[in-house]
Amino acid sequence: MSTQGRRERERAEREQAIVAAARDLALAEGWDAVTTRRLAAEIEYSQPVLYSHFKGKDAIMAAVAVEGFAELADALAAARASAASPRQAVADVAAAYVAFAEQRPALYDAMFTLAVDLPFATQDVPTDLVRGFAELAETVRPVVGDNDLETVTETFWSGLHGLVTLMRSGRLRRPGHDRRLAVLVDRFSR
Amino acid sequence: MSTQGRRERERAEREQAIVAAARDLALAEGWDAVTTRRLAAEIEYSQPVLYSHFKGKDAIMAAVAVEGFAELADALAAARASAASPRQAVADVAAAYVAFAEQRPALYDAMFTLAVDLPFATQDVPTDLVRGFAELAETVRPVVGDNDLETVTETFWSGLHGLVTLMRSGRLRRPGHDRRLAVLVDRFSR
DNA sequence: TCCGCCATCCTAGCACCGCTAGATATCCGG
DNA sequence: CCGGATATCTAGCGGTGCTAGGATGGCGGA
Repeated sequence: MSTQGRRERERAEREQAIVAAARDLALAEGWDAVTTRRLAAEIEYSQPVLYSHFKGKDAIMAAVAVEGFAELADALAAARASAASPRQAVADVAAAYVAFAEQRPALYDAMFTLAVDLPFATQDVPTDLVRGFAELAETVRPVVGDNDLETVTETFWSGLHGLVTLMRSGRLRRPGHDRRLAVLVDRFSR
Repeated sequence: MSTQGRRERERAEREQAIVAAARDLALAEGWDAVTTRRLAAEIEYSQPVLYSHFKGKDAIMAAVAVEGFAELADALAAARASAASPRQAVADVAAAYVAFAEQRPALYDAMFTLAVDLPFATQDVPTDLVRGFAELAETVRPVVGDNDLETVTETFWSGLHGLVTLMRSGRLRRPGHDRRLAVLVDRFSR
């Protein structure tokens, strides 16, 4: 009875250790360095243990991504809350979004460019992802004009995502980034 | 003398065959299906032959990407040329960009999300990439207002890229795409 | 207290990947 | 016709994600 409780607790802790190890390793050396063998060594278990917790490596990455959604939502909420005006909020939230992507590139990749098997368009989307999207929506609400709020939010999000990914993959040079961000914010603030 | 000429010609043909095989395979089954072994089988040579033409698999993907740049530039040029007005040109070019990405997803991936070792920010950027960017720039030139042309072009491009990648990875649902594109075009047309 | 069962975990291995060294075959010029 | 350079292949290395099957250790019942 109590032994079973302990077992389950230990199991949950180990699962969390796997996700944490994957996250740390990805942040430190990129996702290419995250192999099931290194992950197993990190948690001091053998490889097959990973597969008793997750369906595969993709599922581990998805779990890391879900944690990232919470962080991003928090960062956006903080930026919006501290903004002096609605227009300033758009700029601040945009800057917070880009800063998150730049400071945690591996996390951002797991959330938005890799790990396709996350439930997105289906039901049970990660709640923190919904929260982050809602922050974006509330930020742009005052400036949507006569457009649909959801549509504008998604488009604004796409602009941010495009800036982030193109710059990080070398397609856009680092200098000029601030000006591009300013243009995006300006075009979406009226 | 003439034998050497034939040798070089055959070699060039084989190199083109490698790129074509990689491209076809990627378009048909995605880049994951493009392995050096399958590629070698496709051109009816052994694996090491690939490495006498290209430094590695990434270089092959880069060659495919370069071909894609030419196609994209042509598509954008055609869309711009046939537009009735400057404002309509923005919409048409945007639609052409998205259509290209949707119809050749593997090609688009090689060009803009994978194959990082392409010369982008350095010198000798692929000329067709420059041409495509120039088409975008000429398209938005009438609507830049008092912003910098290059900055606006890059930002507009980012918006298109974000729409494309987020939708194709399932982060944005297919319906609503036209409205999002319309919002992007609208926000950049003034 | 001891035993047999059952869940847990690990060792070993599969099929595949990108890539390369060394052996082999082919073709050319003298 | 032969020697040598060139082109090509066979075989293999170290790595990947993932899994089957055997060892191990703690549990409940006699």
